[in-house]
Amino acid sequence: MSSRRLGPAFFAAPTLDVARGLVGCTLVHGRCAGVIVECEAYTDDPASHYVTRRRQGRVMAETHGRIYIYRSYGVHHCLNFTTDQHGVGAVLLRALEPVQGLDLMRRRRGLDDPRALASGPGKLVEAMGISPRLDGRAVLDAFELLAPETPLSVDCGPRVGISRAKDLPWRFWARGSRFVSRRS
DNA sequence: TGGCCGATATGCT
DNA sequence: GCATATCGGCCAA
Repeated sequence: MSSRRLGPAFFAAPTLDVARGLVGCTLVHGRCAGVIVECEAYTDDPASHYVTRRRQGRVMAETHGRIYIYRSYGVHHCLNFTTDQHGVGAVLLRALEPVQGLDLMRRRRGLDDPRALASGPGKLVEAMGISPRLDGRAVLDAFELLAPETPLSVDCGPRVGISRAKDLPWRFWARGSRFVSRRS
């Protein structure tokens, strides 16, 4: 059990490796947990906050293994983990398959369907009860991350909702999962 | 200091 | 599939 637990060194790796490696891991926060079924990698590409939000995005270059939370479209918050000890990077968590604390997630989201609880970056933050105040903290201070028990197939494709660098296949998801924010 | 622009979610057609 | 609410971050002036 504890052998599945990821350590801080996990985040030191290149961003694409971290992103791919996060798919299938279980994210634990408080009484709730979910399997990460979708995430996206950002580095110093034109769609990255390292470029478009220079001040906020600096954390992508200066840290790894830290929480980066930003506000999106006024009302939603999105959760990232910074990566790559030698370079610029962060991974945006986009969807979870809820596995623990479903009732609490339902209450927070105000709906029942498990597939709608955390199938989007803003949704998962709300469902898991993740506070924006966690911004800047060490990932493993606020979360527990458990590696998958069995290997799984990970697919990749273009990232969602961006207008620049649309061609980069830096979105990663668990093959066949019905809990992703959208189907390829 | 003003104006533009989203790494979105939701509801309606 | 499409419109739109909503507001912080950013940069030009």
